[in-house]
Amino acid sequence: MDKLEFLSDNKNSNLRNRQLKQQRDIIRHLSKSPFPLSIPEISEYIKTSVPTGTKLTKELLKNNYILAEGKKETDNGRRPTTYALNTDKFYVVGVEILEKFLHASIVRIDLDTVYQAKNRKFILSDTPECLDEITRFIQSTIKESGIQADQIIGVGIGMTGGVNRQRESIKFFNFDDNSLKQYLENKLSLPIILDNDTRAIGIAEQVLGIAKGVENVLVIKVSRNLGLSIILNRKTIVGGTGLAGNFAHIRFKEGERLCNCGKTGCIGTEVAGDALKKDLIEALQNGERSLYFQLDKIDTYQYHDILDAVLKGDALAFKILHDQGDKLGQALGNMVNLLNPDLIVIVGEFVMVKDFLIDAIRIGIRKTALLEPLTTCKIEASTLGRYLSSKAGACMLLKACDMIEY
Amino acid sequence: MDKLEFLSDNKNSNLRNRQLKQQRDIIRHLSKSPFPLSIPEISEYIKTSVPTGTKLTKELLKNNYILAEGKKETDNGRRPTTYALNTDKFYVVGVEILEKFLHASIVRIDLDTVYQAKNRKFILSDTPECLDEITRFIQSTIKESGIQADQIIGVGIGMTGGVNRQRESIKFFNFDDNSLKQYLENKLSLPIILDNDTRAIGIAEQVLGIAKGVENVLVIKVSRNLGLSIILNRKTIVGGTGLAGNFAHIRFKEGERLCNCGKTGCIGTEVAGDALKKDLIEALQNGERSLYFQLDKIDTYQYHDILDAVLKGDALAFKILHDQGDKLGQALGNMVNLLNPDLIVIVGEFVMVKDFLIDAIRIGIRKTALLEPLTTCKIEASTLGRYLSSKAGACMLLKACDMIEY
DNA sequence: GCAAGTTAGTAAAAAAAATTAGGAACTTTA
DNA sequence: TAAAGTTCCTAATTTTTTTTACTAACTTGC
Repeated sequence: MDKLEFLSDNKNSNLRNRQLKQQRDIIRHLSKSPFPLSIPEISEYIKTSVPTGTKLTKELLKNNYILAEGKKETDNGRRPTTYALNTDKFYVVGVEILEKFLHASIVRIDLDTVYQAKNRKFILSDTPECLDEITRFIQSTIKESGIQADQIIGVGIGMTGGVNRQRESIKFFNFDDNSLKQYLENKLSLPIILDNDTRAIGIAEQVLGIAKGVENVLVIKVSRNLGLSIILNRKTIVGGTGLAGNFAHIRFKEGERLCNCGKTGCIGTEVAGDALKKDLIEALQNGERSLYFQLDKIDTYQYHDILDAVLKGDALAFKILHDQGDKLGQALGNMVNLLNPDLIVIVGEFVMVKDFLIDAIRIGIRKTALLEPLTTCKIEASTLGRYLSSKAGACMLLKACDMIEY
Repeated sequence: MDKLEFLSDNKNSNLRNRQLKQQRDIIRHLSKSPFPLSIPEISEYIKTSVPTGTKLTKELLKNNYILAEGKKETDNGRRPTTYALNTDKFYVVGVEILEKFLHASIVRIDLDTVYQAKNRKFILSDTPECLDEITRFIQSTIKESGIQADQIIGVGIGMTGGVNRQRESIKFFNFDDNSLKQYLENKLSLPIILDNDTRAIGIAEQVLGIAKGVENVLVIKVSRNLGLSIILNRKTIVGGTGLAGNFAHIRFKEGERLCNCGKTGCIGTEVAGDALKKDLIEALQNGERSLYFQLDKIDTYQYHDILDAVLKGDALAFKILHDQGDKLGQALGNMVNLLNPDLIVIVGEFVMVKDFLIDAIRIGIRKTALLEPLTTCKIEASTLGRYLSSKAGACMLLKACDMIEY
């Protein structure tokens, strides 16, 4: 049997390609179905007669792509044999490339991680050596997992920094008219899907998290900086040149702090980790006091410490966080008016103070959002936890292959 | 030959349905193609062999859906007969329903208007009588045009006011568990596509206007009020409950005027026709002077008059307009950061002062937009003119049928 | 417990589509 | 102007698919 390729459909329409397309369709449908399917169900889905559906299914069975799962209990009539995906034949590689962290997972199609590897000594730089290091890391991860290359559908990569519309990194690894994507596709002989790490997390929230099954979602990342992944009609919005979702530089009122973009008033200067520390400094300079923070030790504090202090009951830390949540809520209220989302998901480090943050966001959002779009918009914090980004890459690939429901 | 239905594909997959689907595909392809096509080209497009493509094409020819257009000039080899759509077999009805205006056009598939009718005495109200009036208006327009019902693909309606996700008006005509859409589909026995009039205009800009072929567009309507149609990846964004694009209530800085939504600072209170008049009153009260306007005659002025004064060189009117453009630009800059559009199109009454307005918008937009997304974003005024909205409905229907390129 | 009803699956017949092969209609080159 | 090369198109052949008809495997009602 020919290899089943799930990205880049063969355009030629001869018999074998048509059959392969139908078999891929069967696999896709089985991968999305929560229960095994009978031949009549499969045939209906791929829009052929039962005899052809039978033939295609039997060939997939012979090649071990699918497994017979026994008879189905029905109310009447002869009971059909049902078939399910052989999950051991379909693996995906998920990769996370951050400034100082490299992480890869081998994930089964049902999203169970079977193997993973980290590199904490990694430092991202725009050099051929770094590109080589990434390539070798992925290669060795695959090798050590023991999974055969022909059982791998492809590689999904979530990467820090700007990614353009062609899913190629703007800043990194564009040597000799080649992009990271092209380079890796050649080296690994596997389809590659690359995107911004925030967008990858957005997809993971859609597939595994609370955004599952929701059509229109704003996934807002609050860590050191602000990030946003906009999902409309279940699709991630990329924009004309791949820069969509630049939430940090939205301005919604006058502001004093100078942003690294050269302007003032950007929401990114008012909300998130970096701003949190600035808020603390200003508060202490204004004479406000706290059990946990003193002005002369200011250089020893991380923004994490402020979040910790909130959990410990520090009134000043709470007040600062509350103000930020209020501002963030006001900015999000504008998004609600504009995009009418069904759900806003908070991800990132600030999730650790989610109850405090979301209450404050709710207060702020009412100041700007219209009543009608707001009543249908939920605000929730992610439940997925950290260290999931490489899995997010895998989700992204499976979604691109249309082998995953959401 | 069975009727070709272009909306709601028959799900049954027997032979005849498959053939009809292929024939619809041929029609769709011909409708989008700028030149007639040969049988080999058609066959390649519908992914069949040449003999089957020939058979399907010949049947369409026999039924007069398509016409032979003579031989094509080629570089070598036997010259193929080419086929084009018989535009006289495919008509669309476009309808515009406004507060005090009813307008319908019968449009050929190449978007030539063949007949149109207006009703200026119409007053929109949520009553069965009004619904009946609309129905009779559409029926009589079709009748008077002389076009046979079986030559009409469907009816596209652009309607004022909120329209939900199921493309049903929120405010109007929801009697007896029936919507306007359902009611008309029953009465006219034609497929109906309904949407908000601003979104319909957005689609018209995509199909006929300067947004043609552009992936990501913001169509901003500046008339008495502000309206926005967001087009991303060539699709109009509707939002979770159909309320997306509520640009008028975006807040981007503190404002004093009270909006009808109950808040202050909404951009709709600062920009567009109603705000223009308020700006004029305030300026005159502050002692500013103009050749064209006096405070004691303020009730006699329409916002149109202020736009006229701009064209006549009135410095005060210009200053007011310029301030509005600047503010609008600042708000749009946020949209640019967020959605990274390729193009912003200005539509609505303010197009009459487009040069003044766009210059001001450019100044404002630089205050908030990031450099990178702004460099790839054009700002232009619509060239389509007024009285096009019913044609916009037709565009919307053709787009929903996938019978139009953009 | 047996007939009647229902759904699965398959073998045979019929239909449709794809290949193959070759002629038609053209250009280019010698 | 004749031969070679190209593409279109169709007739004949082959392959594939659907349809039809039938058997298998089950439940339910009498």
